[in-house]
Amino acid sequence: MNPTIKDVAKAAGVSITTVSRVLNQYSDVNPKTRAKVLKVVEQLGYKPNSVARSLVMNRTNTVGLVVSDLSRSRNGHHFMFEVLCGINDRVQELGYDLVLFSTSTTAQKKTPYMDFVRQRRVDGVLMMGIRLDDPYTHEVVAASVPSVLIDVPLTSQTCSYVSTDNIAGARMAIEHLLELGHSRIGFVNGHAQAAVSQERLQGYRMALEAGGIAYDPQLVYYGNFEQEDGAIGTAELRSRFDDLTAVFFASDLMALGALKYVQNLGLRVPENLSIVGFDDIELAALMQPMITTVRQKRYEMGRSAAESLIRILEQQEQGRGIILPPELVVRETTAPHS
Amino acid sequence: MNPTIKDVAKAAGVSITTVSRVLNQYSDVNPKTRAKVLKVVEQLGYKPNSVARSLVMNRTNTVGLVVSDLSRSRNGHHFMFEVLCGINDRVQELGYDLVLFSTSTTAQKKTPYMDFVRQRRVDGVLMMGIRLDDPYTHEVVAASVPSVLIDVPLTSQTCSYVSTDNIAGARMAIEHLLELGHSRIGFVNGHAQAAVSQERLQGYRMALEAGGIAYDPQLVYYGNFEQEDGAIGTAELRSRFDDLTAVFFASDLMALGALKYVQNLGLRVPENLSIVGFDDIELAALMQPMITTVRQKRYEMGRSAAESLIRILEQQEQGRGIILPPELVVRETTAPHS
DNA sequence: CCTATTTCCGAAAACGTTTTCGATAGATTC
DNA sequence: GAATCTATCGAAAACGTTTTCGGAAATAGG
Repeated sequence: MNPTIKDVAKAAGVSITTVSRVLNQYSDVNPKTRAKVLKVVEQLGYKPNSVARSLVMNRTNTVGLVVSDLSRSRNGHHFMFEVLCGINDRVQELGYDLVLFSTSTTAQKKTPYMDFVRQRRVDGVLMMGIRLDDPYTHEVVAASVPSVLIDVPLTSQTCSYVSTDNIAGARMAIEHLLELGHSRIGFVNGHAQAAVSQERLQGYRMALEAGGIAYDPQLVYYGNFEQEDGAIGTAELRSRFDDLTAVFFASDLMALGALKYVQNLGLRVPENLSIVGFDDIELAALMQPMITTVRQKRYEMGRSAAESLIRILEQQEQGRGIILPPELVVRETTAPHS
Repeated sequence: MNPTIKDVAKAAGVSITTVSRVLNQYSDVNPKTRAKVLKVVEQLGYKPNSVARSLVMNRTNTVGLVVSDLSRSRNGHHFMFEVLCGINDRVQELGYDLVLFSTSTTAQKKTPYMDFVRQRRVDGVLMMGIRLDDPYTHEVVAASVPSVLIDVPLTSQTCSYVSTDNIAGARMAIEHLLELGHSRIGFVNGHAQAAVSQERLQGYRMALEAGGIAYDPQLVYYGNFEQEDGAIGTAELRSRFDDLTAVFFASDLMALGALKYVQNLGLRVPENLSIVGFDDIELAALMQPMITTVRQKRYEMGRSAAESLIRILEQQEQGRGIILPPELVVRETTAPHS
């Protein structure tokens, strides 16, 4: 059906070797024959079969994006979608294809990572949404296949990661609250199996202590990044401390849940409670009041991840950590402590 | 590096033909040798090279998802992400891989559709976010490669589409408004190059006329599905009709933009203006007041699309239209006409 | 025991490329 | 004019599978 290199060779009166040479920009081919071949290629509408090429070159020009529980997490898309866009754009710019896989903790137990990638024949893999205790996490860095992790700070010779500077992000949030005069500041964190949770906790603590306030573990609640966790966490924290005037949330979704919750209680935000979120998802600016938050450059994260992966697999760089700066976006849910 | 079928054959003391046979469930192989081969496969950790298989079988077990302007449209993810999840899940369940492509109207002009798919060697393609006037639209249905379009009602022997019943959806919205006693009902539609816009307009008109109200083109405004279009459209419609009491929007984002806009004007929703959106994106239930809307089964759309595509390419069905029922979700932005 | 039928298995072609190695012819050098 | 060099090209192997075709061994039938 489709013309092959053989058809082109025959029509141009040369060998397939020569056709291959002109298509791959080799220099040792006579300009005249090059022109002739090119003309035939054009006429026949010849397109190289990428499968055949992959087989002989032993690379597919394809990278895999494996995301854990793509469709499970309701919160997922706010964060993931933009990262995905960044990845997709950069991958495409660099001439690769992107194939999407979703996996789950249970699926990971069944199929070892290497089985997975060897069968799929991807040149490299990007991972997102993975937990520290997921089986793949450590298999990935140990494997020889180039990879980059998103929000899991592990590197190896062939494994990069990209993440936001979560420590700085949390510090910015807390310092903002401190400047406003708050001193009893709660923290509704994500689950402990996310690396970002540990980092944000660290930033929370550092900022507090730098402000001369002792760190109190009772002030932090561990949620799961979802909306309801924000409400539950806030309720819990408020029951522990009746002088709570501000809460920092590890996700905008949780901040939003808390906002709705305290508003239902008849409290006013920010007058009675200051709230700071994390991520700067679109929702944050649509709430009433608009949520003060720490912005992550999600699209950039995707681009950087794709870029680094491809540089690794083209042997232009080694695995490294890429940390993007966050940005404090002050909106309407924070006010001076009265 | 990786063991090949040849290694397995040698280690098992059989020919590669036999190995291939046991791996592909052929019946004519002695149970003893089958067991022996299987054991060796296990020991060596042999995984078939899917590229080699693709080459000889002339199919890749891969489907492409091409989406127009993936990262351009800010509104995109609300709708697309869930469809993507549905597609991804179903594709994976059926044993295929999903490769993601984003394209744009300009990119489509450069590369004809068939060039695109022939080079990528996908077995079939799903298209989403494409416009009626995009070059690919008609190339797709004309092509012999199995495909399914999302929200573009065109079919062929090898091309299905899946869509929501937009006529019914719009009717439900308008009937709801009519029941509440509204009679001057505006419609902020999407752009005319979306098939869904035409259908929703038709539903709007049918419901109105069934209610004994003449259709007035002046009551419809064409936006672009984005938030600001909702505000602009509402302003325009209100300037044309000072007795406007309700507006129907072709997307929740536009409804949301309108909601914010009229609230800023000091109007109350739903007391002064009733609003109905479309899609039921997550945002709709988070607004204050919560937006009444027409729900689309996005995840189901994705699943159905994937399912139909694969059935077509496995020759179990022909191209057909798949229309999913919408659902009216009455919330807080609609009230009786006072 | 001889033939006919099954059952089981292997040799080899094929898929469409890239790449190695060498061949040829003309140009250059001395 | 022989030797060397350079530019240009082709034959063939290789990548790892699937599949066709046929052959040998085992079984069945008479």
